Amino acid sequence: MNKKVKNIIDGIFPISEKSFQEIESLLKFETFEKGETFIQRNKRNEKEYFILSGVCKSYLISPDGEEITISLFTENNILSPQSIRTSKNTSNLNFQALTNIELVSMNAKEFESLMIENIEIRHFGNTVLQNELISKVEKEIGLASLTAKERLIEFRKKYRLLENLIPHTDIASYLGITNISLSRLRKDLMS
Amino acid sequence: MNKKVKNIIDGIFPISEKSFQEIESLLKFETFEKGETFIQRNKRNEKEYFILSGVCKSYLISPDGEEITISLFTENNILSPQSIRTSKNTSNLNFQALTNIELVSMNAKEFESLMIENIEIRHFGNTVLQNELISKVEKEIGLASLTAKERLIEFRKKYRLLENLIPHTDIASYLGITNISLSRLRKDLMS
DNA sequence: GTTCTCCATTAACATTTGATAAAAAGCAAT
DNA sequence: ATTGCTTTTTATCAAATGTTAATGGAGAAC
Repeated sequence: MNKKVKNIIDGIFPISEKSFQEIESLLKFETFEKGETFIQRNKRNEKEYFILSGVCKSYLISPDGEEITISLFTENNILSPQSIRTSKNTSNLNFQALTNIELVSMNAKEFESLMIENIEIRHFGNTVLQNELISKVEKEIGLASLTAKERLIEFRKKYRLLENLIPHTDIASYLGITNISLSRLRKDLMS
Repeated sequence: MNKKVKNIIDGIFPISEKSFQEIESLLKFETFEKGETFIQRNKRNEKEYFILSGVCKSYLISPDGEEITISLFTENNILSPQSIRTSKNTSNLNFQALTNIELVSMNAKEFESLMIENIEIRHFGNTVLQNELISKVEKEIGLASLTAKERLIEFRKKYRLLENLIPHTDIASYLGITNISLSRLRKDLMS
């Protein structure tokens, strides 16, 4: 299992065997079932997460009670470490499993201690856990300026297999349209 | 001038006199004129910024050559420290002054050194320079799920004075609509 | 198998937004 | 004041999206 984590990490930011062993000691394996909300907005959260398998979403509840899907997270990705912890160590967002998922978690405080002691891990932390996330978030903002059809096309490029794996309602919410509109676009793009 | 910076910092995250003096030694005062693009995408950038006065925007150029306004930044705010630096120390976004602006900049590398030595500054750095930004970005993503009219209403709440201060074209781009549509909404909201 | 429920699709109509073009208003330079 | 430039508004029409309601299909529970 940790070998897989090592591969994920190396894919984003190569790290020495020695530094990885220090991180490895903090890792904890977790699983959640489809539909389970495993991080709740305004609740304490002191962990960082890697996704080993499955799909999950982050979401908010709008003023009129609707779920708004903010981001989608798939296998081999880091789950918004900073965005899930505000200055009060609480989460900004809810996170829900859209399929059964396997995660690896890591205590954030302990990781910070490692960052102080080890310059390579510090660099890793700054690079991976912050910048990768932010560029993801910014790309998603950039999407907002496209038309719904263009956004669906981009979604398909980015998340090839997801369209048949998770509820269309979530995809529609992620794209910022109704599921009826999504259905129309899907039909339109078939021809 | 640095007194103002101290006040801005204290407003977000109170910091001791001693720690502030360490930061203070890194501060540099800068001004840019209306219309000036002072940070360019894919160009090296090793600074963090505070805005002392004025308004600026971050933007991208879309595939068809259009400017897309991603974020607006006003007086007394921190200018996306992490988002302006990727892992390669280059900027993800362009930043342009919408009015004449006064900034205080700080070398990021030097600031990181301070963070290593001083636990209070480290805490400040983690809290302010990362989380505040990310919650801003997330709020802006949340906006995407509203209708254009609702987004304009939210914009007015958040940036009370801005509507008469910066080009409507930028506001429209920020809201994800055309300036013609913005004009219609403005008329609509008057009655 | 039957029923139930949830989800996706389709249809019809209303509303919103975009595109284009033209007019009006603001603003700077002279 | 006048000219020229840019921004904002207005109008008209086309396209995209939302709303509501009805239909069809897949899977779960019985």
